[in-house]
Amino acid sequence: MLSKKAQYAFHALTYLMEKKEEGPILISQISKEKNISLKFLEQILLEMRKGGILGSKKGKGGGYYLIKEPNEIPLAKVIRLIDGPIALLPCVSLNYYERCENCDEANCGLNAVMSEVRDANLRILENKTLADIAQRP
Amino acid sequence: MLSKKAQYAFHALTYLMEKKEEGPILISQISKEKNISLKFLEQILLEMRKGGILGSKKGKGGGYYLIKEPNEIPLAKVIRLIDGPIALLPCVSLNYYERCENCDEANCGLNAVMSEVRDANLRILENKTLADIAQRP
DNA sequence: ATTTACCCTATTATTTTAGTAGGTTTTATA
DNA sequence: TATAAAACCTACTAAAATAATAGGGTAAAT
Repeated sequence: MLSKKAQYAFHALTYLMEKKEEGPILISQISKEKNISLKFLEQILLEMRKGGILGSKKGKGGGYYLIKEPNEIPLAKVIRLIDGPIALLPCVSLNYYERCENCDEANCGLNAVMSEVRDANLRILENKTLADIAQRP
Repeated sequence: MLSKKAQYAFHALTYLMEKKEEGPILISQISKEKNISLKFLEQILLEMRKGGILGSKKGKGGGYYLIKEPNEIPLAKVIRLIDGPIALLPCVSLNYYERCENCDEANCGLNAVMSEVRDANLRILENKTLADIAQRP
């Protein structure tokens, strides 16, 4: 399951997409509109800025904004940034790999299936982008 | 990510498959062979028995054993039993569905993508069974 | 009757998640 | 240049989930 944090991240990004012609958007505005605790949201947006998904501007007239086109931000990027691994096991994770103790990965059946699951997930999550989760008409 | 509990469950099941001609297998034997805390494993095996995956026999000569053929137990069944939902969001879960607040699911782009992810996962996890994770030759 | 081995529930410790708090820095603008 | 607005940053706390331990209860074989 995605954490609340990741869900909030997606809500915030959706909002920023909708408002992307309006320049920097206040944290407080997103917080209010999307019903997310302001301080918690603050951390989330900060992480996304540091992760290269958002830009920000300080001071009066400041706020957060997308620094790329929505179709350039794969959902996998957001999930990895906020929640970490997408794979179901550390030993099949591409970005957060950890070796399996007591298991010869090359001959492990579970490893093989879980690799397949990971690939199926990534085929979707690497190709679907923020543009795909924008509100339908 | 799968929990340790689910990983232990798979290890135990793999072991039980290997030994399936030998009648009931002791918890303590699995615990030793697979390096899993005995008491923790006890709970896990009990859950799987209650979940209809394993059978057990008490007293001398007792132990745990598979009550179905390995190819009749989909991995999804084990995961759901031990860890719960496979979906990434409650609002797209088939077995643990929870309605989404502040969101019209029919028109939610995230819901649509996450449904697709769930389907991709289930296509694999409902069709691959314990037989598929048995040790390769 | 006794031993073996699973059954069951409760408790504890650790880690992760979720959320709060409060001061710091930057920037626009009056 | 003072002031207010807004993001920045770090630390802390509370709650929940995970992982593990503990210990007596129950059934079955001999």
